[in-house]
Amino acid sequence: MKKHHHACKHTITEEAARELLADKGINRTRTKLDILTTLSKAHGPLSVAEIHERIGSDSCDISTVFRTMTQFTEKELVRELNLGEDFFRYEVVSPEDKHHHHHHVRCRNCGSIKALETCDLTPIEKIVSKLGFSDLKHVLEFSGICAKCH
Amino acid sequence: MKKHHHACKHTITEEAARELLADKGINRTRTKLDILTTLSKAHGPLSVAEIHERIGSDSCDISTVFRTMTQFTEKELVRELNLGEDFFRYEVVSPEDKHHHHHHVRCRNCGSIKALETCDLTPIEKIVSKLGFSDLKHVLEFSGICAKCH
DNA sequence: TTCAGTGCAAACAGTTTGCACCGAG
DNA sequence: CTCGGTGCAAACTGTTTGCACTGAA
Repeated sequence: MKKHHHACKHTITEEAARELLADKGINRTRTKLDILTTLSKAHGPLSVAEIHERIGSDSCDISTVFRTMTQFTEKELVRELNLGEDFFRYEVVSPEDKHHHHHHVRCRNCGSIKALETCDLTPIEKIVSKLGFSDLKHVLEFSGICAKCH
Repeated sequence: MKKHHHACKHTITEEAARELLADKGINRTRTKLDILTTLSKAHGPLSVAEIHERIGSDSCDISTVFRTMTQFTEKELVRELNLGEDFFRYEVVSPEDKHHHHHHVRCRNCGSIKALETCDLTPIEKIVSKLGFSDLKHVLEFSGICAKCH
């Protein structure tokens, strides 16, 4: 039987969160569990400030959130995104997602963020390779005005 | 007869710089002329700190460089770039260049930057449009290891 | 005389770090 | 007892801003 709730489809239970942390050899503290489930419930990538706010800004210090995000990123539990803002956002790297590189569109009006399923830059990357660059990475993020705000 | 010098092909003379500023209704002060010619001589987009250093860090305050870059950007004399670093870079918008949208590759080892002449994201942009977003903009920057560093 | 341009210092935001403490293993 | 996790405060970086001064038009 399918579960119905308001959270996004990638929401994970505390149980699953415990497992993910254990797999990566990260201690399962209240704060880390909260951060991970909060991120998975979110409908888009969150900034450190947003995470801190959502888990209850008095439940832990914001520096702890920063430290946790660094740790999660290193352990590839989350992905750090530069969406052209002056801070980073983070999203969980779900297992299926792991090798599924993707990008985002952000509404310049309401700030809502949607993920894009595709990313075919091979033609451009070929050109870059011809310039002599190897081990290519890229940042590609879109912004626009979403349907609601239009 | 062609001129030969070490500067990049987009280098402009102080004379040309004066004209550019005048066209935009910007006062031609020593500092602004220096910033503009320095940017044009550069072999890639510069950060505020780099500009400040190159015009002689004691020749003006760094806040002046920030203010000038804001003004230049508003007047579309320069373009502000987010190359995934934690600061912006700026490059002159040469007249031919004006409507010529382009991107960059940055070497993660030596920091050298090359411009890419192409930018064909239409297939991806179509997908984004279908998600209901209009008035699209994007950030696309590559990084890799350049031939020299490899 | 007027006002844009500037220097200087303080204020900011996001992020990092040193240090002391504490609690789970 | 040990050590990772944490709070707290200070430090840092890139950037912005308020204020007073000054020099060119």
